[in-house]
Amino acid sequence: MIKQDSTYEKISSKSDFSKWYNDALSAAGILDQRYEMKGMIVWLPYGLSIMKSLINKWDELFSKNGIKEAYFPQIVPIKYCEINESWWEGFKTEGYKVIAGSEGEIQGALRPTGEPAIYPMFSMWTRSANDLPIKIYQTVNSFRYETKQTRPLIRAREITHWFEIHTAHSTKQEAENELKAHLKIMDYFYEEMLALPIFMVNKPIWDCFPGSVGAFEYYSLMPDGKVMENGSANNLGQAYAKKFEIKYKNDKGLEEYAWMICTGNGARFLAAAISEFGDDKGLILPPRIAPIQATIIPIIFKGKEKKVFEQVKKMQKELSKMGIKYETDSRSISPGRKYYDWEVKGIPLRIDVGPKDVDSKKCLITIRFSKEKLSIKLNELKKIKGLLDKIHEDMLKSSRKRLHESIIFTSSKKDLIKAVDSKKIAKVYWCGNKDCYDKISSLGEGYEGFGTSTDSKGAGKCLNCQKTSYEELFIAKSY
RNA sequence: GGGUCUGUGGUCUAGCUUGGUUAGGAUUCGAGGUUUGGGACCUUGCUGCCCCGGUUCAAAUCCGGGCAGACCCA
Repeated sequence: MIKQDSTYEKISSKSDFSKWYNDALSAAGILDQRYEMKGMIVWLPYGLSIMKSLINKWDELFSKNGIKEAYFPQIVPIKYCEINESWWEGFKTEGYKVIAGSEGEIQGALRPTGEPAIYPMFSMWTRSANDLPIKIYQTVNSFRYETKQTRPLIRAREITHWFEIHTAHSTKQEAENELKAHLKIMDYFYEEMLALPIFMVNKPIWDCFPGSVGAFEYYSLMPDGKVMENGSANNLGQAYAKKFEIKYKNDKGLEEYAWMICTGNGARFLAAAISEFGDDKGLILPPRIAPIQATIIPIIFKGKEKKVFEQVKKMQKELSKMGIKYETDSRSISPGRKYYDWEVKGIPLRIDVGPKDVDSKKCLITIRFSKEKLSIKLNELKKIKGLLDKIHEDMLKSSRKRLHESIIFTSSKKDLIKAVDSKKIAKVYWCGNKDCYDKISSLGEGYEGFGTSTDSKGAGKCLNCQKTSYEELFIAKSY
C-alpha cells in the first residue's frame, strides 16, 4: 500500500455535503488539495487509478466506434483562437495566456477547449469527400481562469482527464447518426460503469454554440439537491465548418461545408459517482470502476498466524483466477483500523479471514454498499463474481430511485418554488418561448432552467403564458 | 462581478478581544515493546504561528497588501 494514500483523517458527516466532499476525497486518497494554486489539485495514485479505469473504458468504446485518439498541442496560437470571436470573447478574460522568454512575449493561450487547436487542422485535412468522416478524440487537460469558487473535479482551473470527441462528416444524416452513437456511449458510462441514472436534457438553442443545430446535456443530481452538468453532446451543424473553413469538394466539384459533432466529459463522471453513493464513512465505489474490488483482511491472533495466512493464500489464488482485483492488508494493526481504512476508500467487498473462519472453512464478506454480511464457504468463492454484479445493480436501482423521486411535476409557480426549495427538480410545461423560459428560470434565487425533457411529450399549459405547450422544462439550483 | 468570514506541526484545535515566560492539547507520523473479530495500550522521538511589509523595546496576537480556502448574493 502506498503511504500517501492513507491519511487517517476523520471526515465530516455527509449532511454537510460541501465539507464531506472535500474531506472524503482527501481521506480516501483520491487527491491532495493542498497544492497552493487555486483550482488545481494533485491526483494521488489511488484516485488516478479510478480515473484510469474510466479512461481505459472510454478508450475501448471509442475505438470500437471507429473514433481514434489523437493529440493536439496545449498551447493554441492566438490567431486560431480569434477565428471564433464569440468563443474567444469568453476566454480572453477567463483564459490563461502563455508568455515565454525574458521579454515576456505572449506565445498563445492554454487550451480552454480543444476546438481552436483542432478545427484549423481539420480544415487542412479536408479536401474531398474521401477525407471524411474524420473521427478523433483526445484525453487532455484544459485550463480556465475561473473566478468563481472552485471545487475539485467539479470546477477547476486545470480540468484534468477530459475527453473531447470531434467528428466531421459529409452529410447531415451521417453526423446525426454519429451523435446517436455518442449518446449510446454516454449512456453506457452512466448505467454500466457508474451505476448512475441517465438524465439527459435538450439544451435550448440559445444556450448552444452559436449557429449550431442543438445539444444534449447530461446532468447529475447532487446530494445537496443541486444539479451538475455532466457531459454534453453537440450537433454543431455547419456552424464551425463555416468559421474554420472545413470544406470538401462534392461529386459535382462544388465546395461544401462539413457537418460536425462534438462530445465531451471527464472527471465529473467520478465526482457524480462519489457524491451519489458515499456515506459518513467515506466513499462507496461502484464495483466496475473500483480499482480494488475486494480487500482481504487477515485477523491475526498470536500463535494462529500460520493457519490464517494459509487460508489467505488459497483465497488470493481463487480471486486471481476469477479476475477479481483485490488487495491483502497484512499490516500488524488492529482489524478495526483496517476496516476504516478500506471503507473510506470505498472498496465494494471486505473479506475477513480469522481463526474462526479457518476452523469453519468459511470467510466473512461485508458489502460496503448495503452493509450486508455474508458467510461464504471456501468452495463457493465463485459467488463473489456474481455478487459484484448484484452490487452494481443494487446501486443503479438506488440512484435511479433517488432521481425519479426528485423530479416533481408542477403546474403552478407556487408548487415550483416549493419543489426547488425542498431540493427537488421541478418539471413544468413550457411553450418554447425564450421569454417564458427566462421568467420561469428566475422564479427563485439561484434557480436555473437547465433544459427540456427528451421523452415523448403530452400537451399542457406553459407555466408562464398559459399557451398550449409540448415541451417540459426542468428547473433546479445548479452547480 | 459584489459582499462576509477564515488561515497556528501532516490533520483538528487552544491562545488573539487587552502585544510580553519555553505557543498548550488531541490525533497522525518514526522507533521500541505488549497486542489484534470495529479506529488497542505503554515508553520515547520529530515536526508549527500562510507570505511580504508596517507599528512597537517587543507581534501568532494590532494595521496594510498578497496568496489560499469557506460561505452568501448577482
